[in-house]
Amino acid sequence: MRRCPPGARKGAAVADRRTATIKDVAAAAGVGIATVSRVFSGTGSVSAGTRERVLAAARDLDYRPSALGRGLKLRRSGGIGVVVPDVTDPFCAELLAGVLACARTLGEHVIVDAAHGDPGREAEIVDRLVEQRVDGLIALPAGGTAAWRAAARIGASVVFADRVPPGLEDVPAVLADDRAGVRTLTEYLVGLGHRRIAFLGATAPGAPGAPAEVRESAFRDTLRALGVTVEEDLIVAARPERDSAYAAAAGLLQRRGDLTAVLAAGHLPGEAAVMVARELDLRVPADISIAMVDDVPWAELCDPPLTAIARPAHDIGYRACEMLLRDRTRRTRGGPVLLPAELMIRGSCGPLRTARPSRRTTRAG
Amino acid sequence: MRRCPPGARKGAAVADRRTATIKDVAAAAGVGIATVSRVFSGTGSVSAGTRERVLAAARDLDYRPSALGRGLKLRRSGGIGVVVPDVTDPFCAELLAGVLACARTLGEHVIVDAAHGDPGREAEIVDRLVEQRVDGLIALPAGGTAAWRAAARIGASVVFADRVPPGLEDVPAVLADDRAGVRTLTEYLVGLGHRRIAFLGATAPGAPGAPAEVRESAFRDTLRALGVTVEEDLIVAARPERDSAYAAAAGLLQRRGDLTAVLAAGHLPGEAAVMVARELDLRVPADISIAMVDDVPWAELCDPPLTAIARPAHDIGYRACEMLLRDRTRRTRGGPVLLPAELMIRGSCGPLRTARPSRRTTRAG
DNA sequence: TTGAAAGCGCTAACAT
DNA sequence: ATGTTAGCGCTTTCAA
Repeated sequence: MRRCPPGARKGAAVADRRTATIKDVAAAAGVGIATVSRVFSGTGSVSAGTRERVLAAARDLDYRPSALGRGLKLRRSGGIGVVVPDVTDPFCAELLAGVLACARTLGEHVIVDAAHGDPGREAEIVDRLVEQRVDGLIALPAGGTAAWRAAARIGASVVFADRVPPGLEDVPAVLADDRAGVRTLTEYLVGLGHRRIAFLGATAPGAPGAPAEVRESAFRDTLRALGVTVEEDLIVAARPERDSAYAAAAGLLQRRGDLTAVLAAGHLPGEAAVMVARELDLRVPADISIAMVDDVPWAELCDPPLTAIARPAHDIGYRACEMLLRDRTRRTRGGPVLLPAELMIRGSCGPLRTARPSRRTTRAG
Repeated sequence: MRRCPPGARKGAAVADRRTATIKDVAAAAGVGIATVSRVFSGTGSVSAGTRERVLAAARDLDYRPSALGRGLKLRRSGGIGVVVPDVTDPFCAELLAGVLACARTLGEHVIVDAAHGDPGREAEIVDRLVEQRVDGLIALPAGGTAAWRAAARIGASVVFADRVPPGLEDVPAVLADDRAGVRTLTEYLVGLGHRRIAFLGATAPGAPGAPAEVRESAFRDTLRALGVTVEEDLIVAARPERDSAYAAAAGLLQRRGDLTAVLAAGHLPGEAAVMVARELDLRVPADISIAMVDDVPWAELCDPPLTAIARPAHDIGYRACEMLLRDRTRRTRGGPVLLPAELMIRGSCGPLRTARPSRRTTRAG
């Protein structure tokens, strides 16, 4: 797709040079390369006339300054890296959108990759990002810790979002206030009269420090504070996958036909709870109340709409980026930044109905 | 976060050099820099012994080759750019995931940004990407055309995904076979007995070439082919935003209480149709059948689950990336790659019920 | 097999 | 205000 008029003679001074460089522009404008650099980097001062000539020459040659050259000189790429478990997860996607919004205002580009919960892959990604000489890293870390220790050792600055791996509490982070969110939600459920409340966790086994763990302990603590007995049997965990969440939900609801409410610790378990309840012909909220952490778009589409805790994914991403790029000087003082989560009360939770009609324990046909 | 033992004397030969370079490694290993380069780039040949020494030295110094240096020399960054309207859109996110999957296998990183339907912003993004010297561009283009003409002129190779701007049909592209998908869905609806079928479009005004336009014409053509009268009044369009889609759906359903089915041209209008139907107390599918293009996760969560056309977003992304990086030689021969879309029949569409009970035309309280 | 040297495109002193 | 020059970290002939 080269500009090459039909009549162009080949071998002529067609200047088929790959891409115009600063040198070409300088020559064309009859100035030194430093001047061209000044014009494009905004540094120093150039007379209006010269600037015009340079700009004209550049336009003429379709010149685009090379970030590679500049980056090499400046020893930074002008981009940041974002590592998430999965870009198709609504929370991650929203978080990423927040980062993009902030990065844009700061003129940085964003390199993304998904680790899919694999610490090895995560480490690999971080390595590549370091090779790219990103100005910083924003991560929604998987289980591992190695990648981040390595990154820190190399001198890369990282900010954690949504969760921080155990032992890395000194690394800057911006999180949702899950503890408060779950507390509020639990109080709401208990206030509605519920006592046998199930907790459908999303904790990946061996992933301490994850938000899910915080949520579970918040759930337990709140129950205790409210004087409600914590039944271990009602607290189950699933891996962050549809199948696992579904299996956990099905097992739970079938095993404990007496529970009256389910608090899903994420949108995946929430989805599972809704599906399973429907398959068991459980009416929501008449037979069972359902609420979840993470207010994804479909929560409002559900019938009835699902009560959920809205965690500010976009803000988390934005703040993390800001913290990474603007406040790079100051370290984490006073621990991680905690952003408030909001309880969105919709129709999926109702008051406890005493004397509930007997329920079948077999699955609906 | 520098390694600096408590007892380290300052000013000593602590070698606080920013980051180890190839030169440092060469010195430490007692070899020339070319050798180190060979070891890390896999080029040329190095004796096993030397290789070991180099690797050891590198490990010792936490050396990471600089993609900046390499990129400058190679005149390419080893990354590709992805431009989508919105990373939080499920379709875009899935597409992006596909690109990431492919890019990973090819050892490329991915820079992503969202244009939010703004051609100006899109052009800006493309410009930055070109400055980064990306090896190529994958775009789910907004309305504009300028950005891509410019990119082509500069010599950047781009592959369109999901839609191709008018006049740029010669640019490689990989699309979902929307025409076939909508045809199938329309036939399905007509086969169910429906005649007054509404089409809730997602076409942004002035965005010809967009999939939405293809869908609309496919809808019309199929209806005609089936001998069903095309009622212009039943074909409405909305901008790709929740509000707009909702407004369009509400207007449509209230204005035409006699329609029996809605074909939403995207997940946003689909969502809107579901919400509006619920607010109007319309039972699905008894009172109204609803189907949509794009099989997002919530389609199965709906009650009843929504019949939809599953477009292979992940594959589209993967193929686009493959086409960009592997088949860069061959141009678009035979037009864009068309990937099949699949009709997922669920419970939201039912046979036309003659003698439907009268319906209110006012909104539910 | 290995090293020396010449840039890749740019910025930042330093000199005019 | 503008030109000269010396690299930034790497790959790649070209010799040895």
